[in-house]
Amino acid sequence: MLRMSTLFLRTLRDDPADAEVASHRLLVRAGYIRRAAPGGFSWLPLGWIVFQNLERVVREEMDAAGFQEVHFPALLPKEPYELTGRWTEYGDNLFRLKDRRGADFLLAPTHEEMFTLLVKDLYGSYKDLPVSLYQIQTKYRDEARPRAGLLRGREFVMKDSYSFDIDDAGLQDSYDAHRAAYISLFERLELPYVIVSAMSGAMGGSASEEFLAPMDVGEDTFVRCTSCDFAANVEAVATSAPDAIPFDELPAAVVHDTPDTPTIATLVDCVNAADELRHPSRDWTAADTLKNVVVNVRQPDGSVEPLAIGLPGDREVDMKRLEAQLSPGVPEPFAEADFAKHPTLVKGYIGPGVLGTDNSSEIRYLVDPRIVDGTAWITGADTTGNHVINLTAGRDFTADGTIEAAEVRAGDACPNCGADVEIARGIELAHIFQLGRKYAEALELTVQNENGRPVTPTMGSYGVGVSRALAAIAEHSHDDIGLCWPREIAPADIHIVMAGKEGGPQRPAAEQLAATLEEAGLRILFDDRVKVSPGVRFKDAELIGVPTIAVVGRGVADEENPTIEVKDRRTGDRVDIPLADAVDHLIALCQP
RNA sequence: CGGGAUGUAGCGCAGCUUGGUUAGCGCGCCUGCUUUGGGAGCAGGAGGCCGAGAGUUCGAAUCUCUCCAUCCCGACCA
Repeated sequence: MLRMSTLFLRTLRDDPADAEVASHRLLVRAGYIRRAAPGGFSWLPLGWIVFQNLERVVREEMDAAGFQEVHFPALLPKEPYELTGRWTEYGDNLFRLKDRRGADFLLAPTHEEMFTLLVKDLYGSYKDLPVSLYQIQTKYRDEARPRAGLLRGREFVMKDSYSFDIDDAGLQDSYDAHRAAYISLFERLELPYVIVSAMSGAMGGSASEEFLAPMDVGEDTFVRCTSCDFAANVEAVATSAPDAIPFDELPAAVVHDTPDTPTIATLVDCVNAADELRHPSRDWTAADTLKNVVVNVRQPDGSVEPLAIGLPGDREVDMKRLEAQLSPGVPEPFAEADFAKHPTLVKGYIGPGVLGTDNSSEIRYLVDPRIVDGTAWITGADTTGNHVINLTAGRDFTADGTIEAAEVRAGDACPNCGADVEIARGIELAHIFQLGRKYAEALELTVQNENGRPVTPTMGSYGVGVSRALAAIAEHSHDDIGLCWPREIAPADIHIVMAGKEGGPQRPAAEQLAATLEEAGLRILFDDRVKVSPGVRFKDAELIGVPTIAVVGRGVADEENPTIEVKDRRTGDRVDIPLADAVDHLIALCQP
């Protein structure tokens, strides 16, 4: 039994000034966590109970699915991460340190290498597979910008699983098993989620989905169809390309003077204002223009190459989408000095005429998938103050390929069914993907097949942010006055509030109720504090968020028909229950 | 890493423009009395290297510079 008279807890009346999102604000105010370091939090007794409850639920679901738990050091030597390339590829987000002899170590951001080496260490036969292992551990990432409390720390707890299979069919089965386990987990945690297609990012790999909790505080943007069940992270949305248009009827491309038109807006105004440039039947819009953006792409080995991207002028480059496409390369701005090195690029008037590896700029040129053969564009003529009209793809220019870098907008066509898509934000709860053989090959994990030949297993990777999920639950399940935990992870089943004069019948009644319920197996948080006004007890109970609040107060003073008040934290509904029935009533409430 | 804001007691804030006693207020904390169904009242207390460092000055929370941290907005991820 947790007695508030002795519980290590101090609730705060005011919101902490540095907390913006509800979960952070309330977890600090209610005495669950304290900030201890940039991006790091200490867990207080109430918080640690909730955390461990959550961890237990995760563990139960994993074990039920037949996955086995292991545990690794967080402090790891560099060598395995060098073999897979991640010592460098992971970049600044990796915490690196040296031991007293100067040897390089890291604090693990994830443990793919260690799982792979562990299987290599012990298993050698196809008969040993499949196997799925998991860990629940603290991970370290030197985030450029930790924020929103537990939602994005530099130190956080992750449950990650890895599957090892002999072939693609087995991998698919393992993937499906994890997907099912995660659905079961999030249902049990009463967390809303959407499963979206995703990019595998820095981990490498192919088939990939994310579980997002659809909430505005989330950092991920995803797209979903208003008609069918398509949903994807915005990074993974494939633009549906229109059919190619025959060239036969299309007018020839003509270069025109368009003075002082370095931007799309000025260009559109200019071509609509000049009679000889006007569209025969309507006004030109930004969507008729072809915008060419040049960036530098830096690879992990430090090499830098320029890349030109062509996209309809009414769309911006979405940096997240672009980065996902270029990974592990990262885009950097194309600076004035870079323009100086490429005199064929005329800032504000760059056109496909000079772009492409076969043209004068020798810069790789990738275009938006909408720019199919036969589409005609107003675009830069590569000399200051000039644009070309009706420059037609496939006839007048050819790109080196396509790239998904243009922003996705609400109302765009669903790649699946063509209906409008909508855009929403979500918290990334989990990410599952098929890693393939990248790690197994790099670390030389092989097993023998039926013929005694070595074969490389294929792997899957499945992560759940445990500390983040706790914050997401708080984010999903709270109101203006405090938290409302799902019973399974709540710090207690019943919060007993004693309200009445010391010396009255309330204390003995509350003490006995608490003891009886505890004996019956319920978890009790008992506000037995003296010299604390009733208002404070009620406010604290609502802030702390135990799902059921039992008030032992004036009702028990009625000698004829003593009652207690039972309040549902989430709905606010209160009912008076005869004291004699209270135990049975409360026990019944806590049955699943 | 760029842009903006903020660092004063456990928490929330004032003071800074215009430098000048012992740095204030509310909450919380300690002592006593009263109070006990919605963050109680009275009285008395404790608690501060004013984010750090350097400088200007007779004198700095206050002015200057540098750093650090926090939060928000943009580029990474569970």
